[in-house]
Amino acid sequence: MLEKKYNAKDVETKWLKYWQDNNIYEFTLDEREVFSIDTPPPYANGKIHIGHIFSYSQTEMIARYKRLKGYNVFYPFGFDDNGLPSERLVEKELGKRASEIGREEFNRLCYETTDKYENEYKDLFSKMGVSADWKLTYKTISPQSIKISQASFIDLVNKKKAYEAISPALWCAECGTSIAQAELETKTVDALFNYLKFKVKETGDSFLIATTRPELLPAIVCVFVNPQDDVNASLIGKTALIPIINVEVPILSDDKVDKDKGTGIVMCCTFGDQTDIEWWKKYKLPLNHILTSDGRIKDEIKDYGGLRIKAARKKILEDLELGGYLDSQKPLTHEVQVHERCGTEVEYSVLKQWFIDIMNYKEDFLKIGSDIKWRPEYMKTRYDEWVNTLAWDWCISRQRYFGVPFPVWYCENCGEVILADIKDLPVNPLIDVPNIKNCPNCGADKFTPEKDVMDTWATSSVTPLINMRYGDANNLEHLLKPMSLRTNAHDIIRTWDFYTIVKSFHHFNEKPWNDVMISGFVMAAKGEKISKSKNNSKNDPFELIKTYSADVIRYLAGSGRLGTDMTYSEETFERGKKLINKIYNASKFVQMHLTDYHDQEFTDFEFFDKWILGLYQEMETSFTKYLDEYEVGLGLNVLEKFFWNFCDNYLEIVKHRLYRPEEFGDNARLSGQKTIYIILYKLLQKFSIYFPFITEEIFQEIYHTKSSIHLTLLEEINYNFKEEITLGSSLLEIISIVRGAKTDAFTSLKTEVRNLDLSLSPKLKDALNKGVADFKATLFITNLNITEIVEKFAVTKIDLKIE
RNA sequence: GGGCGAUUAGCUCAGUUGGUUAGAGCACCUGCCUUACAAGCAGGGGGUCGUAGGUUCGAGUCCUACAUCGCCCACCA
Repeated sequence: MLEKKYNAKDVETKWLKYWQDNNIYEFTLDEREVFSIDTPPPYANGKIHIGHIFSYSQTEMIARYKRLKGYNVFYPFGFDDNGLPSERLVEKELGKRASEIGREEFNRLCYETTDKYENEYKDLFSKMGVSADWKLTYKTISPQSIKISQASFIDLVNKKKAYEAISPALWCAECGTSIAQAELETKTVDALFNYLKFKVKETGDSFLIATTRPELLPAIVCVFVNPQDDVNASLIGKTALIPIINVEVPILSDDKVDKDKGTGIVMCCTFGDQTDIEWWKKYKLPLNHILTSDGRIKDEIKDYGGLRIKAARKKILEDLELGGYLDSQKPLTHEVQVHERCGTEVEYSVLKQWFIDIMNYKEDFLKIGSDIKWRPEYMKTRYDEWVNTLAWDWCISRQRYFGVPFPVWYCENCGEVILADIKDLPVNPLIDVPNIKNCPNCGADKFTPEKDVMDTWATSSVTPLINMRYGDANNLEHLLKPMSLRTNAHDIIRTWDFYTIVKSFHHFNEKPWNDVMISGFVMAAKGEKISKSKNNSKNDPFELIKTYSADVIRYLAGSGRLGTDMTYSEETFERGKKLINKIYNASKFVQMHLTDYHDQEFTDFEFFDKWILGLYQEMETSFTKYLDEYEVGLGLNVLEKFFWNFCDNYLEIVKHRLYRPEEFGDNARLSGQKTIYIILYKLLQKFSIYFPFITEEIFQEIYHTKSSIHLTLLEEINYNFKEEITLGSSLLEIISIVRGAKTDAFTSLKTEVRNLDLSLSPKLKDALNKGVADFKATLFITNLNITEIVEKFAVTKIDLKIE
């Protein structure tokens, strides 16, 4: 029998071990249809908080739902560990830079650190009841993942979808690496608009240019004016004399210049922003790059060489002022692009890097996006918008250490790219050598390795390939191409979702998954993200599990709407706690009345049994509809609502005949037993999606028809009790009125009703006659007098026996 | 500046093809130890559904405009 009080801690530990020992969630190939989930591999970089649990639990619930629906669920868990976030974590923990530690030792430390955090994450997710098959766990830095990432790269090179180029790229001087557009964030900063005086060589006139970046003056290559600009158009074609550095540059015209911004005249440097790059390409301007990789002015620049960007800005402003070139300054608040990992304002560098061609395939990406079912649907708009606004090919080179190495060497003589052989993967070009002796182009026999590593997204975008064991003899391509479902929060649509689509398109010309499910965030307070820097993650997840139990924490995840952020609240936990307690108590009650019951065919239901079965069926229909749309929260909503009605009304009605068959008859009791047997079983199954622990405990105690409730199958009931639902609900209204009268009289609900006079419609009268024994018992009625009316019903007299 | 979402009770949120008195939990008030549960039960107060128009026999739900908040993107000379 179930214990009097539910002990979540012991029960959760017990079943966790049971599931592990019995491989309950193991994925083995059989005749069932596969439902595969491309689970986001969390970045195990120490910032574990309740937000992680939220989104992963929602995914987890889908895995459970699909399992109960009879699918063979492929649900792996992975960890994303390579790349800049891990490196920065290690640098922070050590208080040293990677360059000071040395490549090999630094990588070793990265492995060690990510291992540590991954184990912690795995422990947490296990405790939360995540039903992944942990045997399928992968790491994006494992040899197998490196092999697949490299194979993916080689495939793209061979298909001419990846190329190397010396090209301007976004550059983070803090991290010392180029970065991708997707890694940018915007930040509002206060700056100064400096109005600088320039001279026109031909006429000797002067004009003003407003700039926030005067330190880029030495990088100036020309000046632009809008041809429609009545005031300044006369400058076009002339030559500008640059103050301080005394060089001459042409004054050109371009429509992109905004007449109304600043003075309407722009200096074009290589490079201050993206428009500069556009113009540089469009007008084939000279390259005059003055920044070093660590954010200084190059040594060869007179007067400013060696200075950091901000120091150079200060100095050049002083010099400009001294020389009388600084006309005025205006404060300006504007948005700048910063690197999301460190918050540093981005610069531009010009390096040889590897790119993946995305600019030529925007239409294809949009088309694939349309073939995918996005949930919620409006999240597709974000994807479309992102694709439409792409401005760069995807730069995947990172001048860092802890990442997937490019399987590439270059001929020292002619620069020819030498790719590794697929069969040799994974390779580390710094250690391994190419398997050809001579350069196929020039015959030279000396090669230099590529030192850069790949962008973290270049490797996490191959998670479907990792899952299907791309390139292996025993691969699962036939099952996982495409995968059924991708899940993640809305922040990485533009990165993880987009890049995965890019890879899938380039490799297979196919979508990577059928459906995408986008969850929201847990916010610390209204409109405030949980972040480690703000230290506003209220509670450590491990502590929360100890305080409330995993089932209760999962209730929070089960309460959200897809794609919608929710605010963290203790109240939600309290509510979950109550629900779980109620499930336990109701189950205790049911178990008590089923000790002599063996499940059997039964159709001769009592009126109120038909009523609750009808209501259950209605709930089941909408529950299924929600879950099929991945709306786990809305599903729980209707489930919970039904459950409280089942407890507070139905169980209160049926208990009398369950206790006293001698008064009500054996058939009436059997009808009640069958009803509570069916409904509790089916409720437990549905609740097991959200609360895997307590439902297992109860299932094993009362039903144990399988080795685990999580291996049972959801089967929908199919009765036709529509009329009973309507009539029963009216009778419940009458019950509520009579209960209210008792409450108003300050008396117990057990108080006898000596006389109850009701006026009922013929249909309702008929219904009440069918359930009259239950009705009278529930309200403790001695005499019931019914008259017929045309309207639905009226309670005409309640005569309470009050001592 | 463009796009998307939100705006319903004091608070947190449901309300899926437009349909009778708009729901739940928390909080508040009043009762009740009722053979599952006092971590409970019964009942109650509290809402011009952001504003203004429109479509309709009928609008929280559809349309238009506006406001406020949030997010994504762009602007960054």
